[in-house]
Amino acid sequence: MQRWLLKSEPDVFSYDDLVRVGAEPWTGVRNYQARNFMRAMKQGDLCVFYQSNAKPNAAVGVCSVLREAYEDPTSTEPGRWSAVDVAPVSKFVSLVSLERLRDLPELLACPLIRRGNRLSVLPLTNTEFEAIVAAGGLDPHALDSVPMLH
DNA sequence: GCCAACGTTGGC
DNA sequence: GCCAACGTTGGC
Repeated sequence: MQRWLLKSEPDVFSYDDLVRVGAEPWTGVRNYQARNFMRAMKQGDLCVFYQSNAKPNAAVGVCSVLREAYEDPTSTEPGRWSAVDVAPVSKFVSLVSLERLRDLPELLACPLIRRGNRLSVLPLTNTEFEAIVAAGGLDPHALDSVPMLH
């Protein structure tokens, strides 16, 4: 199973919003690389939910891919952009700030912590995913067996 | 609010 | 196909 990271600005849509609504179309991505990653997502894939332009910028929980890529309903250009649906899995016990993410040795190669990284959807290795989830106070392997708790 | 880092667009 | 101008993202 592939792991991913999704960025969102909490002023626009936060993890708590996702918990509130239960499922959400992930629309509006207008970057080809990010779009291609979304098209590669499989139902049940787990994603770290990262909040940018936030106080603090931080990974805050885990969500899963509920519905694989389909035409982005917010796009006026047919066939060009894609959306997926995501659902909350579990909020972190404690958020993992960007500052702490930078301190995780497992993330040294992850584009997330590079200044100027503008990718809003990016793949994570298992090692990266587990390091972030563990730093958030969850057991990464418990997520495997119970993909839809919350 | 500033600005660095990029991706995209469009003129040539 | 190059590249300058422009727009956007996102950390600070």
